[in-house]
Amino acid sequence: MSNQPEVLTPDTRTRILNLAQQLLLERGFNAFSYQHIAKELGVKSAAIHYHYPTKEDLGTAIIQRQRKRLNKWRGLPRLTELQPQQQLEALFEVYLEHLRSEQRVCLFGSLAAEFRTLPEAMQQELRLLTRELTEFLAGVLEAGRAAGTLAFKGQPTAKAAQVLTTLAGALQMARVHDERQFYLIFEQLRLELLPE
Amino acid sequence: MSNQPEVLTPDTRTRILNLAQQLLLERGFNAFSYQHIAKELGVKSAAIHYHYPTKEDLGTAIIQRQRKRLNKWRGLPRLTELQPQQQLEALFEVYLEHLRSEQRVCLFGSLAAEFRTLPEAMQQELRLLTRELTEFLAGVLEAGRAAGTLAFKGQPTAKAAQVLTTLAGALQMARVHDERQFYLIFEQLRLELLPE
DNA sequence: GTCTATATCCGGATAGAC
DNA sequence: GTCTATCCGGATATAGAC
Repeated sequence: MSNQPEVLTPDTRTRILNLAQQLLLERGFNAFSYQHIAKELGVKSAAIHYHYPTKEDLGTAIIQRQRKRLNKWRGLPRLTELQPQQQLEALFEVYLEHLRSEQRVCLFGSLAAEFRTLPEAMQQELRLLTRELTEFLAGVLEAGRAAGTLAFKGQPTAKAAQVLTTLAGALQMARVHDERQFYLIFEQLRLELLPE
Repeated sequence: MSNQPEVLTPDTRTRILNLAQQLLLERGFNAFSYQHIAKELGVKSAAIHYHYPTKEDLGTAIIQRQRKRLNKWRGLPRLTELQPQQQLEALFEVYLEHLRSEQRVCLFGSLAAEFRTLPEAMQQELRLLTRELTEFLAGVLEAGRAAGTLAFKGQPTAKAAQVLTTLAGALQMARVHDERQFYLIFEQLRLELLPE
């Protein structure tokens, strides 16, 4: 789930997508514009429309790319060979990276509030993304509990949904207050899941 | 923390505030307009500007009112006389009402994503609101653990922050998926806090 | 306190030249 | 692929009549 498969100077199309995602996570979908992207990129907004005709196309592409990254990432041998609690740590690391970059919010946390104002295609993609992520985490939790290295009550699916919404909410808290608030919640999560 | 202190036909100023809050929770701050309120209210948008000159005024008033409601509510004898775990249930009830109304999101969950695009005054008020709410819940949790009726590890403040972000996130989940997702998370929370 | 009318600006989007 | 130029709609906000 790294953020730049391209190492240096990606093509315009990709640079647009990168910047759009950054703006989306910083300001929300309704509060960023083609002009913002154009200005930062040093081109005119008509050029953006050439690559992504409508804002719906652009928004949908952002979520789709994230889904692809997730599904590639979760199949990587480097990940699947890890123990469940290490896989969980690897997932945590993704959220910590969100926090460290000035974005401080995940896609779900950015789009959920405005959800009803989003184009249908974006709503669909976001539903798929969260479903896939929950599914993945539920598997990790279940395996971890079976191995005795993770502890929680109830069903893996319920716990996975709870953990993910907590992480999304914690990033939002960091944005409203500061990093400390995130770590407070984050450490509480770990305290409960990784006993010893 | 009831939502209509006025029983019937509140004055225009209040009806504007009610409607604006509803729209804010449904669409987010950047995606609702004076025209939306005006149309639904059967007046012209200039009339809204008479009561709330700028959108910043309007948004700030919404959060301030919610803070007043919270602080009045948490001082009510009807609440303070309850046992801690009943106070917690009363708080849960507020979120369940959010879910039942078609709003399905709390103020924090609605504003956090767009936070950096909000006027300064609104940011301040939202920080105060979440601080006061966390403070209140931390007290309830601490008392409940002392009484042996609530169970959790770690510090009350950390647990309070975690519970609140989880509830906010769970409402967002309900919006993106459906009610079932909320209840899944909600019951997981209760399972962990209210053991027996 | 609400109206009409209007100013101003910015957003998404398209046409056609280069 | 990117530009200039332009259309259109919608948003916040104000002035002044009633």
